[in-house]
Amino acid sequence: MINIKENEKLDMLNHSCAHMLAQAIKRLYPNALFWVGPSIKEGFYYDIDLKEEVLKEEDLEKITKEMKKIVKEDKLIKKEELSKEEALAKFKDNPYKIELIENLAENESITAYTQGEFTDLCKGPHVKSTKLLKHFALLKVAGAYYKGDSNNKMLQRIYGICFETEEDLQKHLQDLEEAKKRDHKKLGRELELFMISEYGPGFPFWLPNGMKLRKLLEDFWYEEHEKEGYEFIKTPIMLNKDLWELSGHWFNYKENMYTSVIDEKEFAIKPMNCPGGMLVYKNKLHSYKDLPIRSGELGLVHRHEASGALNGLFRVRNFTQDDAHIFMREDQMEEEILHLLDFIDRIYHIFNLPYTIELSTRPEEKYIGEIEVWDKAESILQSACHKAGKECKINPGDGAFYGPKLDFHVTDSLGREWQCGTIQLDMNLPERFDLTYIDQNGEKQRPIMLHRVIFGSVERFIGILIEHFAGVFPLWLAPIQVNIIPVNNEYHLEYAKKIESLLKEKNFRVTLDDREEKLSYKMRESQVKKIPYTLILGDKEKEENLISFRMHGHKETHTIPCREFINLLEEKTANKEISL
RNA sequence: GCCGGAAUAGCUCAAUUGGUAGAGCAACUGACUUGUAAUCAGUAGGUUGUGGGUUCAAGUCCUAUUUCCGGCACCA
Repeated sequence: MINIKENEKLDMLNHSCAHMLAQAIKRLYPNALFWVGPSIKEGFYYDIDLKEEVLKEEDLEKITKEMKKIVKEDKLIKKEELSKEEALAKFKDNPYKIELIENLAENESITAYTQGEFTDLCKGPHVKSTKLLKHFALLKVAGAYYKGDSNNKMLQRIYGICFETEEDLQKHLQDLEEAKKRDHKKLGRELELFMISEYGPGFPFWLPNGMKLRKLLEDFWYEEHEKEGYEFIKTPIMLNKDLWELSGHWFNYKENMYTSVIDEKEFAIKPMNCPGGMLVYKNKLHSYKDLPIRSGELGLVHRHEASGALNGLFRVRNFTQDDAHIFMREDQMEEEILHLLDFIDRIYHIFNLPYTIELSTRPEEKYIGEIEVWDKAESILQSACHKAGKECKINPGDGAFYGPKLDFHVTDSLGREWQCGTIQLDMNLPERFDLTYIDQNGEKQRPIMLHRVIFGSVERFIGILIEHFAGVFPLWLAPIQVNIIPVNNEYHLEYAKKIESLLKEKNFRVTLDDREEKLSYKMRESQVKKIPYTLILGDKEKEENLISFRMHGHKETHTIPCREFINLLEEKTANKEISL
């Protein structure tokens, strides 16, 4: 997908198209009041107050028609500078624009753009004429809070996109279609990976195939962390409320926590793993020589997410964080973060997921600890990034309440971005839990602590992988790696079984399709199930101890000695190769 | 949570203005014995998400509710 923010021309095109949308709306709905209509990363939108009217998806058609008319009318788009008084007079009928004007800084110039009968308050720039806005599409209608604040009323928002050429537009629409085909909710059902019952909204069930995939991913996670010097723990899902008060979660996160009463004492189900991790750290005395301690936990957390936020595996109410808490001395901080940046880089590379990093700083209101401590933590994260040669965008005020963080946004094969990893420096919790280690002088010192995840949530990461790979997983992750089809059960089943057990001995995940069906019927099913390798075994193969295989999505068949095939699989698996 | 839409067989979808709920695939049974994406025939499968209501009659209209989808807000 094309990121229009990187392209000023497209940015302008989309911004102008937003105006043209407003013009069409004004013609069709004379009472409409307009708020703002910017170009965004992917297209544009306009927020509109339609009073009594309610826009529906099917109305987009007639609005599109009207817009096409405006394109044909070839309206010149003219800029005009206004004084504040002139502007207030011009937009006197629209309280939204009045508010915008009132809020402009004294020295800021006020400009309006006019195309035919329609004038909009706008900084610009815009294209010269509406005839340049030919290749657009309106995509969806939605609700959006006025000023993005959920305390305000909702306006109606129309999303659209505009391109320079018809080819670009069609390409974009095709990309959207492709994304639909890859939808992990659809593939999750078709490939029998997971399900969500209406008895448990936001609480996914893992089906046998999904469970295989999940276990492979988790085993991989343990192995890689083992290599990086991590130790592993598992902390309880439910803990006494007193702990959550101590950690600060009760004050800061209560609305999202599930609670229960046990023996008349209040308990809460963990929404995060850290307090449990703190208790494990405190379970014994630590020497400065022991640090850093890297303590990993695939921890199941529960959060009461708003019902409207739920979305397949992308947003659920219970999920497994691939969490780790790292406890270290102050002098180890930078090295440890550099080490982590390197580790994360290696992991994403295996999934062929490029990424960008953002530094989120102290929130305006909800935070614990001292400002100076925050500032210091933020600068360490930033400098580590620079030393690692990574760019790092600042995201002001978006930190967790307990510390600043580096967020990792991966880009999938369709160019969509997902926030996965995060490194959160926490100079607050160690204080609250009074964590210590003994330094070389025998004195107690406060360790520095860091939370981090790489997948983010195992559930969501799997959702991303499903869409990223379009359900065709790399060999090492595929729930079923090889499907064997004997040409004729009567003559070839025995040989097929022999190959099956040979592969199983090597720990490959194999199925043998011995149903009494046509080869082409079974081949189709093997392809539909997106199994990486389908073997066809008949006379030719049996006589010379060969196997013939076809890779998912490929038409041709390769015939090679059995030994060679096993070597091929072993190599691809060991290297975690993505291509089949 | 908010705005809008949707919910019919395991899946994908039909069902004129309210008038006997159907099809394909999947499942099951049988025949066919097959060399690379669907062999043929038959059988079974439903209180149309749930609860109320209007009506002689409701999948269809009204109402409440649940869940899902597209967004917003929130967020891993």
